[in-house]
Formats: sequence, C-alpha cells, structure tokens
Amino acid sequence: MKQHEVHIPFCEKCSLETNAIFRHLTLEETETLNFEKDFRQYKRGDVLYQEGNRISGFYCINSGIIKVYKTGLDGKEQIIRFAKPGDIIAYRSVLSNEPACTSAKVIEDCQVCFIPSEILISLVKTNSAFALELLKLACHELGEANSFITDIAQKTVRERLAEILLLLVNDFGLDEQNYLRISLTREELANIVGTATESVIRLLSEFKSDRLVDLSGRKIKIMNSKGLEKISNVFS
Amino acid sequence: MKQHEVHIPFCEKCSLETNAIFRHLTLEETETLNFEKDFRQYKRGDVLYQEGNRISGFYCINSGIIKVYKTGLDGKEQIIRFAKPGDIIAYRSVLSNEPACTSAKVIEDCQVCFIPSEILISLVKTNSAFALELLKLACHELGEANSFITDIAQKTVRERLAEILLLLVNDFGLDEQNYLRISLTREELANIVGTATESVIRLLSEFKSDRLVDLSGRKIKIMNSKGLEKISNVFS
DNA sequence: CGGTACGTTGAGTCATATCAACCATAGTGG
DNA sequence: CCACTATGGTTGATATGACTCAACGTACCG
Repeated sequence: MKQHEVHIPFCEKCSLETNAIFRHLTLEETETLNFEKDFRQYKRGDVLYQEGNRISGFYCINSGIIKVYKTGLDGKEQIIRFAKPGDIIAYRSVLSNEPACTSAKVIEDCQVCFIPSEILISLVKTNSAFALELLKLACHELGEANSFITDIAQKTVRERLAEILLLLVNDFGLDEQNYLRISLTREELANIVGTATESVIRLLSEFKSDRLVDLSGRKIKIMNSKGLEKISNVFS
Repeated sequence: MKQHEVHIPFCEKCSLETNAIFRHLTLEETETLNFEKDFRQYKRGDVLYQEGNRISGFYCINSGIIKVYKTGLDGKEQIIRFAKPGDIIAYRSVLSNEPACTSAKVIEDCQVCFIPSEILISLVKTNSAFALELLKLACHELGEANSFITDIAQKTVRERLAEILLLLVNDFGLDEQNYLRISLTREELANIVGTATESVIRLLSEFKSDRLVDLSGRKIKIMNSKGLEKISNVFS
C-alpha cells in the first residue's frame, strides 16, 4: 500500500523548504549530497550517537524531534538543545574534530539523512558561502549557549521553567487548542531547566493554579503567555 | 627612551607565535591584515564593547587579559570566558551578524589589534583553510559552553569553585611559587562560578583551612591540586 | 495480572542567598 | 596632612529555595 512506502527526501527539496544551511549549494553539490547521504529512520528512545563517540558524519533532520544532551553526575542528563526538521546535529564534533561531547536520543519518531564527514569538510573547503552559513549557525548557537549559562547561573528554577516553556512555544509552536506541540516527560523538562523532577511537578501545578497553563498528562496548554513572560524575567 | 616606544606587533610574527587561527593565511593576506588592522592599548577597567552594540570588527589579543561577560538580572555579571594573548573576541557577533551578546572589559592592561569585519568576512570567503580553522574554534567553544551549562546545572557551588580554580590554572598557569597567574576580585570569581561573592569568600577560606590553597590578598596559591580535582568531581 | 515507568505529594534537611555590620586599603581633595 | 569616600574583603545571623527521600497513585503493556 502506498502509505507504507518510504519517501526518501531529495536534498534540493529539503534545502529549499526547510534548511537554510544548504541553500547555497550548487546543483552538482546537491546531487553529490543526495548520492552520498544515508537515509535512516528512528523510533522514540533510539540513540543516534553517544558522548565520547568518534563520529563519522552528521545528521540532517527531516521529520521528528531529537534531544541533544550531556550526561553529568550520577548519569543525570542535561538537555542542551532539541533538533527538529531542518536542523543538523553532530556537525560540531565533525568540524572541531573532537569526540562527541553530547548524546542524541529520539523524542518523536524521526527520519534523518546521515552525511559522511568527508562531504561536510569538502563542502566547507570548496563552497565559501556554505562555510559562512555554517559559521553563522555555530556562532548563533554559541550566543544561545551564553544566554543559557547566564540564566542558569542567575535565575531561580521558577523563572527558568517559565522561560523554557516560552522557548518551547517559540521552537515548536502550539496546536489549535494552545497545546504545546512537543510533549516531554517531567523528567525531561527538569533536565532542560536543570532541576529535580519533583520541582518541575510542583512548579507546574503552581502555574496551573495561577491559570498560566493547563495540564493533561504530558500535554501542556499555554493559557497566559504574558504571565509566563513576567515570571521568566526575560526583559529586565 | 626605548622602553616607552610602542611596539606594534606584526601579524606574521603574531600568527606564528601565538595564534593558530591565522596560520593558514598567505603572505599577501597577512600583509593586508597588517595594513588594515588598528593597534590599540587598554587599561584595566576599560570596556572594549558592550552587549547590544553592533560591532564593526573583532579583536586579536596580543598581551593582557580580557573578561567576556553577560549582564544578567540586577546588573550582575556572568563571566563567559577570558581572552588572553592569541585569542580573538567578538568574532561571534561579526560572523552571526547579530549585535554583541556579551561585553568585554580589561582585567590586565592589554594590547590588541582591531580588525574590521569586512576583512574577516572576505578572508572566510577566499581562504577555506582559514574558514575551517574558524569553524573549529567556534565549535570548540560551543563544546566548552555545553560542558559549562551541565556543570552549573548539576554541580554544587563548592564543586564549581574547585573546578574553576583548576581551569584557571590550566589557562593561565602558575608562577614559581605556585601562585595563579591571573588575579581576580572575589566578585569576579563569583561571577564565573555563578554564585554570591560571600559564598566564594567562605569557600575559599574553607579551602585554605583544608590546605588546598593559600591566600594573600587577591593572589591564590595552589597547594593541592589533586585535592581540588577530587572536590570538583571532574571525573565521574 | 503483575511489572515497569511515570507522576504526585509530603516532610525534613541543607546549601546557598541575603542582609547587615565592620575592617582594610588606597586615592582624593581641601 | 588629615578627613573623606569608594572599593573590596570578611564574618555572622537569618531566611528560604530547592533537593532528597519516601510513600503512594496511575497508566499502559505484554
């Protein structure tokens, strides 16, 4: 049946629709990419790579959501970022030529293209517009990391949780009923905010009492984003 | 008198001795750099640029130390990193084409070269080895930022302080008597660790009681780095 | 139907922030 | 030369945010 056929995305299409990174590639380069890439599918819970691994390529996400995290003390995860369609992951390790400093695990079933390191390096060397685009990406992520450091160091857990909720709204959006389009376990939320699972639970139900959110299982409904903004102290 | 003459560093020399970033430039490119750069000197406390500024170039540090920080709630600084001879700063804003997300202030009197944005961009476009080197740098910093996020989120202040001391030893070294070659105020230390000044003071004197360090004013003598390592939980 | 993973709540503890007072030092200006 | 002020360092007392531990509820799954 048609619906069971796997549709392997073409990079030309991919680059136009979702991914700014590849938009400066020539047709020829795009064809090489198409030829060399390896299409893969993963299910929730699958691990793409782990901290410490030497990585032989990077991933371009076509559908689904992946969490990128570091494992700290006692195996507690610290989620660094999420990757969604159009994002690339593991490019850091490839380019800096260091072992992976993070692990990547699937949150929502996904389809990705795996692209060997050599292709990335050779594109950087031959296509300066592409190199510049990658630099922009890395530098932008660096800026976000810096903000996050400041937040974790200076804000309370309450402020951070509110901020993270808004950030998730921004990254993944809301459905028609204002439910967040990404669903995370309480533990995962805690591992972004950098706190204990119990703290997230308590704060979320406080937020619920204050009519800022509504909760039904893992789904979070945003009722008052202005209120969350106020709590999060984003502007001050 | 000779000692009062200002010695403007030549980039060829600079690139060979201190700065891996520029080592792939051609002679011609180095000459352009030498011609276009602006040599500047700053004193402790001087501000090179501030958060929110549009920046028209980046800085290559020839001597001295600069702190790069974000201003958070109530104006409290979060120190993101230090720049020392051979390092470059502000390249992030130039490349991502965003306003500065940090400020830079002089900790130890310094001499720097200011290099206009156009030069950086054009070098990236024409010299792929240079672009790759920059990418490596950005990706490496990104890796460090990720580690720092995990640390701040998961470690105690005590652990972090011990870790930061070791990190400073690593970056700036010790003199003949094992004193750290960088001297910071207690407040600055607190602003790296992400804690209150009083906490740093208390913990430092604990460390002193435990014969891990010795203190004389702003100078910190490292007496037992194995002990600090143990406290910092670097390996676990 | 038992098992496993996740969610929730309560109680107690502790690390750390906050507030306040005080000291030391150095630079300034009258 | 001395009072004056600013800046940084130190210490103590107190408050509290957030973690830990423990028990229990819930839901889904084979």
